[in-house]
Amino acid sequence: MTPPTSSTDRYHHGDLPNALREAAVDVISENGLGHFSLREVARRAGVSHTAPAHHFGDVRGLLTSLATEGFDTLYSVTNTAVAAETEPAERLSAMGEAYVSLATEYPAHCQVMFRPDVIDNDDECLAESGMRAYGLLHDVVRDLVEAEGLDADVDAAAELCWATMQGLVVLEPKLALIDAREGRPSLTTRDRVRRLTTLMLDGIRHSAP
Amino acid sequence: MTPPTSSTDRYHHGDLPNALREAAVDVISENGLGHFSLREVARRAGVSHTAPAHHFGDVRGLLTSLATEGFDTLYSVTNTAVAAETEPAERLSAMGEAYVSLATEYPAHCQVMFRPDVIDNDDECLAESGMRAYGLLHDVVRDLVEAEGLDADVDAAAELCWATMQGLVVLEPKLALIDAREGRPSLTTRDRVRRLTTLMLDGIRHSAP
DNA sequence: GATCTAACTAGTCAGTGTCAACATGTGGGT
DNA sequence: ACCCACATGTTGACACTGACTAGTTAGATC
Repeated sequence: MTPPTSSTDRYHHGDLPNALREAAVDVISENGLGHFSLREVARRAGVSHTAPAHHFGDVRGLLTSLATEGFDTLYSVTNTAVAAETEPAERLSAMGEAYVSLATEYPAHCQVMFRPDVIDNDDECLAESGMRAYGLLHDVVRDLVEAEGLDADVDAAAELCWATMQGLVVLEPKLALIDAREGRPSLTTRDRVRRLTTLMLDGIRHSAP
Repeated sequence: MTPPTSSTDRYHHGDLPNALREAAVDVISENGLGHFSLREVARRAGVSHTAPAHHFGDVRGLLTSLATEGFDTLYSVTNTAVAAETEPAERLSAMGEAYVSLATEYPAHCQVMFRPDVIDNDDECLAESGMRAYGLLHDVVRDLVEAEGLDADVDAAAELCWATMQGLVVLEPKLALIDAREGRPSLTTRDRVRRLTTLMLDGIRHSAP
């Protein structure tokens, strides 16, 4: 049994994998993925520097687990965003906003999800979580195309949505910097998402087959 | 004077900064940015492990220099791509293809360019090179909007182009993996670029003000 | 030709990831 | 109730890393 003691002063932690993931998120958020340290993670979780190995193998295993968690929450937030709307186009817009919100709320996860050099791309759990998240996007785009009787290629349209939002996430700092250098007030991320979503939708709606 | 001796066995290298950048590119290409090592770079350039510091300060300085070089070549390749076309829409398409080609030909540079955690974002040279590259895109989009008498917002349209192509670059490995898992043959990167460019152009052309 | 300085080296330090060897409890079978 | 296998943790060691200080070399300037 695990009594409600603080679970940090015990020899067996109780839920070390989660504690390590949380600590890893903190480290990445503070130092950036470029200055990630497994020992620092262990330190913050209050365990020895080799404890993580028993759960994740090596640092790549821990980051892969983080990436999987990222795709899972991506599926989760986009799914609830989609459920809140009925109109297909509105669903797609809501999905885009949810995607970008995720990137600002969980930056550490999102830094890891698309970094094939630091995660295990052959990991089965990772692939499944990723596929499920993408599958949802694909479904929503398909619904839109069918509902409005469009000629757009569903695969291409889904790719466009994903690529654009992902690009926005990566480029956001640079775009803000450009606005600053050109002397104009910087748009909020939300406004950028809306602008791009509108343009994207126009493209999908008017695409020839 | 620097006679045509092999310049590697001399005490003074001759052009160490460039040699270090090239070695850094090799290391990143082979190991990924996540397993970058300044000492390894110095080793490949045939100098001691502290030599890079005299030219770049620290590892961040070297990577910042690499990012700047990346934006410079981005400007260069997009500029020649644009010059080869006359039609504004064709220019924009050519630019997109050049952008993605750059990412496949110079992956190391492109990995660094949008990683604010490992470069010095306040570096003036970096900012200037980035602005010049973006300025070219902005000009091409403006020409398109003016030439075709469109209502599209130039800033938004340029952002869409950049974000989509950048997203495609980042997502490419995942997209190929998805195709593989769904059993269909994977598209070439070039084909993906064409598909997305077509969709984007449709969006820009049919956008309301 | 003396000297000044940029370019480079050598040695050191704390910190890192991973491995091997050892310690600790938890749970299952008898 | 006991015992033991094994998951979970620890300590120590190793080669490696980035950065610092101090010293060396050679090209440029006067």
